[in-house]
Amino acid sequence: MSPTDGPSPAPPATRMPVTRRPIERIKAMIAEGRLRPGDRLPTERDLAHEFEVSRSSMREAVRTLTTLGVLEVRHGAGVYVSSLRPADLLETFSVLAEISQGDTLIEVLQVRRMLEPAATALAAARATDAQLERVGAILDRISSGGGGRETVAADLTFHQAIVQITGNATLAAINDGLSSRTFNARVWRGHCADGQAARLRQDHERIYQALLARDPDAARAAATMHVMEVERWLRADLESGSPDRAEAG
Amino acid sequence: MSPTDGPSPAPPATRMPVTRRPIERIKAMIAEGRLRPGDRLPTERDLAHEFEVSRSSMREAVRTLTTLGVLEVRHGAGVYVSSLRPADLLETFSVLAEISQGDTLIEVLQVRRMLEPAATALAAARATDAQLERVGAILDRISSGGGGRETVAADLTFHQAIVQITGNATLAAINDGLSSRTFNARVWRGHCADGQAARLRQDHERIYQALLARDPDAARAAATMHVMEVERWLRADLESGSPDRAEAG
DNA sequence: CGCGTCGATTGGTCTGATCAGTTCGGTGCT
DNA sequence: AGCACCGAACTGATCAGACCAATCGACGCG
Repeated sequence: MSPTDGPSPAPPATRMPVTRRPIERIKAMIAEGRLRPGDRLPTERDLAHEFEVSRSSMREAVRTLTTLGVLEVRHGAGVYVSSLRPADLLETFSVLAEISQGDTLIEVLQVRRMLEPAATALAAARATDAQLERVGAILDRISSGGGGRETVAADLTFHQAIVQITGNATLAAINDGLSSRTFNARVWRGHCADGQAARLRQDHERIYQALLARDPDAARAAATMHVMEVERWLRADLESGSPDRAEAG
Repeated sequence: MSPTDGPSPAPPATRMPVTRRPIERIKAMIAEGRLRPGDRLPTERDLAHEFEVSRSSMREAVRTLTTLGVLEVRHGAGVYVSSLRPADLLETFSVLAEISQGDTLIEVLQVRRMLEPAATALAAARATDAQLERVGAILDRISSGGGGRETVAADLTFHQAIVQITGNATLAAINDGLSSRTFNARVWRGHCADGQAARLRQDHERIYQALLARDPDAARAAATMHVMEVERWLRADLESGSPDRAEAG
């Protein structure tokens, strides 16, 4: 409002776009705890008036914060602060695996090679019987799938379930983002074509056995082997085949 | 509009919001390689006409894709496909460290505990003399800073430079996202208050020595120790102090 | 008391105008 | 000819106001 508005007295800021002001203000209010998860914000019209911008600009600000996973809009009901859980804030992550090609996919796998072994080891140390049972059930679903999209989905679920056991939601969200559906679909198709589906199945079995034994070292090793196997295949695929193709549906 | 508009003509898709169509179409075009990094898109007005939406909706779509790091807008010049490098696509990541509180901060550090040791080990194996020299220079800047915001910035740069040596841009982008300025500022304030700045300095020195020796194992161990030290302090801070406070600029 | 209807609230979309940077070609001076 | 300057055309940024669509709650009927 007044020129003495800010805690930062010097507003030397290069005149920022109008739309950005509401974004920063709202983000700050959340960071400071003045807005808490689930809180309802004023209507877009009121917000626009409060921040002295048009409704269009306010809408763009809200949309930005929605994309970032900070806000949540319900048509006809209002704008709310999201749960602010990592899964919300990291949803945007998936675009990386969604549109990345070539080298970046290799990089993604290298990161997974750092995360999944550590996560699997942690899971081995913490897993409850019920959690292990669930993982086992998913494993069955992979085998019985026969290579279709169900198998791909089950494969994803398998790894997600393991990471979830660690109890670290941030880790789980990051790992989810690094594993996209289309990405895994390519790997499975490649393996099936090469007749190496058995190899993947063996990897999964080893990981599962390590979890059952609650052996972190074995779990780490098994997970490392698995990711490396996928990475090895992807490298071969990128060299030989078309690096830009993506699978539909 | 017309009565034949239809409950669902053929596409089973649950009628998606109008704004979403351009988003998905453009994302698909990029994933398929029909739009490449740096390509210029038609004007917002033309795009709106092409996708049969109003310009407002088209703008919201563009803004969403901009927030995701897929597009880039230059006022007066046009809309362009971003470089699609991981650093672009993962920029949104920082909001996590920016507004997370309490438990999530611990989770973030746990993830860093998985990534930084592996990254530092990799860096030790790959670093060139020039890269090591740069890291050494940054280290000097931390020591000479005296605990001010310059020191904090140098601390961040130190870790970023190391991760950058791995050559994995995706890893670097993720790690950047997990290390926020305000977060590190809190840690430094805490350590200075406790008179333990020397401890951090020692950690950094150890990491640097391991890199110089090109010893991956030592680098991994040193990095692990460092992150654990930070985690230890954070845990104490969260228990004793106010868990929601954030430092300004 | 239960439930459906209808109206007020609120986000979603559209239209068209105007403001603000960018780009590029023309103009005129040297 | 070469170069600096300037302005018109282009393009995104912002605004204003209207109307559509989903939601929620109060009112009234059975």
